[in-house]
Parts: sequence; structure tokens; C-alpha cells
Amino acid sequence: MPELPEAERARQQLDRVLGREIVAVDDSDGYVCRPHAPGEIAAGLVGHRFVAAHRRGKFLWVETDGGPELGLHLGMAGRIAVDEEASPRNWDRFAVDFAGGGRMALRDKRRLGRAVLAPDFSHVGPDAAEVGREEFRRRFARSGMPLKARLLDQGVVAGVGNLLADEVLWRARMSPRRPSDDLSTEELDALRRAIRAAVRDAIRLGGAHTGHLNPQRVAGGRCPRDRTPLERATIGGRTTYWCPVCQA
DNA sequence: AGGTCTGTTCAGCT
DNA sequence: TAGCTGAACAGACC
Repeated sequence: MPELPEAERARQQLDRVLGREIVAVDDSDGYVCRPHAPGEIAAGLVGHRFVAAHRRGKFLWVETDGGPELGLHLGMAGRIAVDEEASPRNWDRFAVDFAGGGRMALRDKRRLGRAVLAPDFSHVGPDAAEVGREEFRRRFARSGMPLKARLLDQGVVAGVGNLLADEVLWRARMSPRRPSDDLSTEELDALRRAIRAAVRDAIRLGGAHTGHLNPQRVAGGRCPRDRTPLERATIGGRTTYWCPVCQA
């Protein structure tokens, strides 16, 4: 389940194909490549070269030399495979072939990933690891949604998924149910620091599953701080674990 | 073997 | 319009 750390690893994979000439594109999966008709993405890319790979939150995009940008999203189970053998069961939902035989593929069992030409990121918030203090204060507290739901909204701050959200709230010692417009300026700053620390650690340690709380996100799980049995509920539409004592 | 769960995004509803 | 619900995907797991 890719979150920001996994998306960053994917971006680093895309760095490996910069400069290569695109000779063919498989955009035949009409669901992953929606709203494009088969052949549309290919027509936009063939003959060009990728020149830079970018990421904001979980959204990836690749610049080309004068052609349109290619947007990529890993969905829930996707990854970027560079110069790997084609997968035996057709899990390559989108692929680009380069001159000389190299290949870049969006490998995604679930088909929840996306490939799109000229992606629009106007509705995507600033990257969770980069967002500044003033901007975070301004954006985050504009709604009374529960903290958990607000963290998951990629239009507010981009890159926090379900596991990372629980980790952030545990670090910040805040209840996932608390209304977001209830936080003081000091608490908003503390929440932002928890986001940046959790994201930074997750990137360093290799993924969103590496947090302190994550091993306890199971039946019978306990708070890593005070050993209290964790609460479990659906908040913001997602399974949420938290400590009822230290996250009051 | 069938039912439930998984997570993200988006459409559609109130 | 803010906020919630369910659809979409298809495999993992019990």
C-alpha cells in the first residue's frame, strides 16, 4: 500500500530512465489510462525523451523534451518497474519501451494505479514533508472534519495515507476524532512537526509500514508508550487505531 | 469455496 | 458546501 515513502522510491526509479528515447507505449488498459482512448498516450510520448521525474505527495509526473507531461499514480498496490522482465500474469498496466531495449512499467495487481497525459495537480495540496508552518496553519484548520479524515485529504496536504495518519496522530498524542478546527496554533504546529517527522522516518526506514504504531495495528494491539489496548474504529472511512489514554 | 478485508480516489448523495 | 458513503479494482486471507 504505497504512501509517500513508496512514491518517492518510485520517483527514484523513474530517474533511471531519463534521457532515453521512447519508441513504444502500451496504454491499452482503458481503466488505468482513463480518460484516454488507447493510443492517445502513445501518440503523445513516442519520439520524445523523459527529462525529469517529480513527485508531490503520492502523485508522480515525468517531464518530456517538449512533449506533454506523463502523470503516474501507484494506486494501492502499484510500483514502478524499470528494466525488469515483463510480469507473467499481465500486471503491467502501462508500459514504455525505450530505444536499446529498456522498459518502464506501472506494475499493479489491483489496477487502481493511473497513467495520464498532461496531469492536473491543481486540487493537490503541498507535499507533506515540505509544507511550511504558515501554509499548514492556513490550510489545515479550515474544516471541522476529524483530524484523521483531514490528514487523509490529499487536497489539504499530499502524501499521508492511512497507516501514516495513525502514526502521525499517535506521535502528536491527538485523538483521530478531534475536530480539525478545534486545534490551537501551537497544536497545529505540533501536528505539522509530527507529520514531517513521521514522513522523514518512514522514507529513511523504507516505507509507511515501519512506524512505531504499525506493528500494533492488529487485534490485541497495545500502545507502544503505555501498553494500553488500542481502540479501533472507522474514522473518515478508514480503519483507525489509536490509544484512548495518551491520544485523548 | 465463499465472504470479508484491504486503501485510495472519485462520483454522488444529503 | 461540507462531509459522508459507496463504487471501482482484484488479490490476500480466513
